[in-house]
Amino acid sequence: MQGINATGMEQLSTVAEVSKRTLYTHFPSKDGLVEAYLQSLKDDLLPVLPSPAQPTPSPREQLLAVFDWKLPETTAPFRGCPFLNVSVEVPDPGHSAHQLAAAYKREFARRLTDIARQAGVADPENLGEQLALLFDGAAARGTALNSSDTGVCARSIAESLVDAALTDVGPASP
Amino acid sequence: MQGINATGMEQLSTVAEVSKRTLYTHFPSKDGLVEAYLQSLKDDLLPVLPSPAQPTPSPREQLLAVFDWKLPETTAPFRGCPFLNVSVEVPDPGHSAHQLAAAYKREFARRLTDIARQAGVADPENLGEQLALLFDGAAARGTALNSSDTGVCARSIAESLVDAALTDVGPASP
DNA sequence: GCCTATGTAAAACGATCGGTATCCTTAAGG
DNA sequence: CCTTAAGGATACCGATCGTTTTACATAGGC
Repeated sequence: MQGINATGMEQLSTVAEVSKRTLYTHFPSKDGLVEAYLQSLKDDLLPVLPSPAQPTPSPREQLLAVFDWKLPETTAPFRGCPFLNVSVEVPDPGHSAHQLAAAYKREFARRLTDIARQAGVADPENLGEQLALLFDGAAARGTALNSSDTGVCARSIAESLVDAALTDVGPASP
Repeated sequence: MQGINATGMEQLSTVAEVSKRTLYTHFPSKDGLVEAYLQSLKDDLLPVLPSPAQPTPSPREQLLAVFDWKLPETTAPFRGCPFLNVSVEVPDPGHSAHQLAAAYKREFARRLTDIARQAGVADPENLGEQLALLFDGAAARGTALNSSDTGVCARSIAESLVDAALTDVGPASP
């Protein structure tokens, strides 16, 4: 990726192997296409809430999993979180793409909060927000430094926060 | 601010009350102007290292001060850290503006590391990197959510990290 | 008074981009 | 075979942007 503003419709139609005309029959405008793209990303990237009928890992693993990034083995520079990037590339808070990014970030924290709450953490909102902030820090710093190593730094902090919150509950909660 | 890409030279010359021609006699290009702007920001925003001949606050205060943001009382939306924004708006890792932002971010962490080292922290590099990551998280998340409240969340995490690192040293170190 | 230098205002240029229209090929259905 | 609908390639349009150039104003040195 190279940023939204630097990506033209011409280029998109080329790599999609679709004419620009067909592109504009499927999407009303570039803004609409960006929104659809972000919506699809949303479903792919949001942390999955624990489902009752699944081999669920421990809450600790669930909360820390967001810091284990599986990178595509490309030569492209590391670009962090697409939603953070959108909120920078589209500064207008009233723009739909910016609002969509904000909604994603809120939902992201909410899911972490839900996992924490189900695990019996005392202040799940606080832990969820803290972990989300750590994630965003790792993503943003990774973008600036062109490195994904920031994830392990964030994870180490997250481990101490999660462990502290979970030991307050007691290792064997009802 | 509204982002680098969205700010034209026309607008700059207008608010600077200077003709576009004079602008181009002082700066070789828009890239050059952006570089100069970032350089000036660098000197203003980097955490100040403790100087021997100053009424120095405690190391704890110094390390946590970066999370106390003094906001101009404008109606403009909160835009986080300009250097993080640049690294997103100029995705090319080879571009001078991108590299300047990366250099700032490294220097930022290095200064925190220096303060931690002078305070006798066991692993100052780790603490400096952790605090820098927290700062970037607060800035990035603040940009996405259009709020500066993320600073207090980051500061609370930072307090626990700093306090843990300083109590390992012992409250009364030699 | 005149020359030069410097700056302003504004036009103009080339490039790029989002978006639309035009022309052509292709393939299915009768 | 003919019609028709859909899509591909591409030219085009208007706008914007970075940059340069042109024309004009102003002020100091001789």
